[in-house]
Amino acid sequence: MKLLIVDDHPLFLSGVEFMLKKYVSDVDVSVALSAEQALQMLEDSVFSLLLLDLNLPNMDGLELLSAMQDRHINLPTLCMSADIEAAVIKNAMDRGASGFVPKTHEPLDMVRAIYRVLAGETYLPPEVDVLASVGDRSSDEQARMLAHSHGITPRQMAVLELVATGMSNKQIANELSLTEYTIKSHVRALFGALDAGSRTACVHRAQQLGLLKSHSQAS
Amino acid sequence: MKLLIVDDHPLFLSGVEFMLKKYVSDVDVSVALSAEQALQMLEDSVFSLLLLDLNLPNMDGLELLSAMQDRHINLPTLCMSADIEAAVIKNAMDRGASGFVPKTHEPLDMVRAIYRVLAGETYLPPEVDVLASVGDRSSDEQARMLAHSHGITPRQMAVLELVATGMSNKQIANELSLTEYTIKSHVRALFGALDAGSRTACVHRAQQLGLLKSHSQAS
DNA sequence: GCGTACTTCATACTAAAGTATGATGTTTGG
DNA sequence: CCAAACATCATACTTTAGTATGAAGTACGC
Repeated sequence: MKLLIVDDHPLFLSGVEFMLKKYVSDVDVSVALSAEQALQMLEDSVFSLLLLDLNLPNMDGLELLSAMQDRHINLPTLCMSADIEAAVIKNAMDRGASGFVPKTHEPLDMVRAIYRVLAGETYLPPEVDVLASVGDRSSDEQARMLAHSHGITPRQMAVLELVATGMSNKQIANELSLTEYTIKSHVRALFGALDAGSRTACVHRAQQLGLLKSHSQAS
Repeated sequence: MKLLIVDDHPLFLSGVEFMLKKYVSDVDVSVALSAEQALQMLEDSVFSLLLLDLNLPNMDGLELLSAMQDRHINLPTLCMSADIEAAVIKNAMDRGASGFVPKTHEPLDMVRAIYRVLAGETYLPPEVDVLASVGDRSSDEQARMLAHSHGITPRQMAVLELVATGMSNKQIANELSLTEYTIKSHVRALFGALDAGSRTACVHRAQQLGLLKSHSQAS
């Protein structure tokens, strides 16, 4: 598991790193001390999880989240902060974060949060009641927004899901009561949106971006 | 997340169910009181995780694991038992289990174990030193054995992995320094082994069977 | 109302994938 | 040592996928 931690506090950074290496197997931990540095690293290589402190010097964590969205860098992101303000947490979730852990919590909570986020779920501390406003959005609208951020329309998403099951254009056309031409049209649009050159590459890319539920994920 | 718990002890069963619903979001818990019943349920519907007590009346947990292998039912399986015998745990792991939690451990350990297993990793209690004998096998030989059980050869597996990334036959041929004819030959063999009619269906099937690491899994 | 985005359908063509079949080395287990 | 499984390459053919382009109807916001 390739992981990037962003925090301007070196002591906390090494603490988290140590804890992770102790409780999680196969971790490859990279660190960034600023949002700018993190953004650079996210563009250069591929990570499977981002641990982000929201209180950073210049550009703060929330801005980094937005910057990632602009650049279509999609990644399960777990935010951290010392203070628990519902507004900030909600803000972070709205900008695409997958979860939040207060820095004050015990280490194992973070491990738990990491695994939940990796599994495609969200994690929020129990004492926060943002749940009501964010929880509803979780599976449906969240997916729609994520897709939208890549320029994928609802109809294209429906086609993509069927493509991912291995169906041919003709089968999909039949399933959706459309013509094969229409399916080709949507598939082609998906190729453009996901920068793919074949349906298999398209599905692979979509899975990487978290657009598709993969088999072992929660449903 | 659709989950099946197998245990002959109703009290323990409901305890686990309650704990799961408390700590894990979106759980759909099914229960089975015997291995026979569990096997039936596994054949009837699709689960994303199996929680298996190893001490069952007639057919015991280990036998169920073997029965699942015979029927090509592949599922992340977390075993539980009251006593921690290294031999039993190793036996279970050899039969395809993904992890083990002692029943005596605190609830949160089980939650942690579940998320690790869902993420494609293994979970073993710290006090067990089966790690040495099982840890090595984890990613390499385990995958090879699983593939073999579906009649897939190592070479075919290598091709499958590249197919899953979206590469064309020609690209794969180039990558492996072979001709396109050879790749077609392997791909065709994979179709037969996985009962698929197209490369996309083939990849989808392989992911279902756990033959391929999906995007969010540990690497 | 009018542009903009979405959906649908269409033609015509090229490239790639998939099917069928078979031949020839190379390992490997009994 | 020899059969059996694996891996490689090959020809010839059919089907599907992918490319390019455009048109027409629907829906929605300003």
